[in-house]
Amino acid sequence: MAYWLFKSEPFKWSWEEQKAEGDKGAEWDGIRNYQARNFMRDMKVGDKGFFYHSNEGLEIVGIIEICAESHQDTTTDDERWNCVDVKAICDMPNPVSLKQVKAAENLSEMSLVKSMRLSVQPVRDEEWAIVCKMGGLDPDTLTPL
DNA sequence: GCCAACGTTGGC
DNA sequence: GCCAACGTTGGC
Repeated sequence: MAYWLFKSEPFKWSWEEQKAEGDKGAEWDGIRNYQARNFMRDMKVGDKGFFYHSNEGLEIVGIIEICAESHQDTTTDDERWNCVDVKAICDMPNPVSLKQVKAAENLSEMSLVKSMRLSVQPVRDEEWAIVCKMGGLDPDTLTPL
């Protein structure tokens, strides 16, 4: 299973809105960047991801799961653009801020730090575990520590 | 609101 | 295929 990180500006698509979609999930649409799209094409149902609030909040607020593989982005007819569907799994008991990620020595290679502008990005297994623990979650069971 | 980083576009 | 111009993202 692979891990990912999804950025969203809370005033466009917030964690609260994502949670309101429940288990049916929602399209992660509107991505118009090839790199981000390619990562979505690599995603498999069951992969997990962090939900990050950019611009405002600047923190990882929850965990999502891929619930539909890459398909046409319904917000455009342009066949170049695909997206996956994601559903909310749980809150981060303690949201992990960008500041904390930057301050953590063992997270200095994270895309969140290195590829600031990439809105969909891969997360390494070890990074997943570190961030989960920082947020108060067991990385395997995704239950509060 | 500013501005640096960086992806995309289009002329040559 | 290069590169300047331009637009967008996102932290501060």
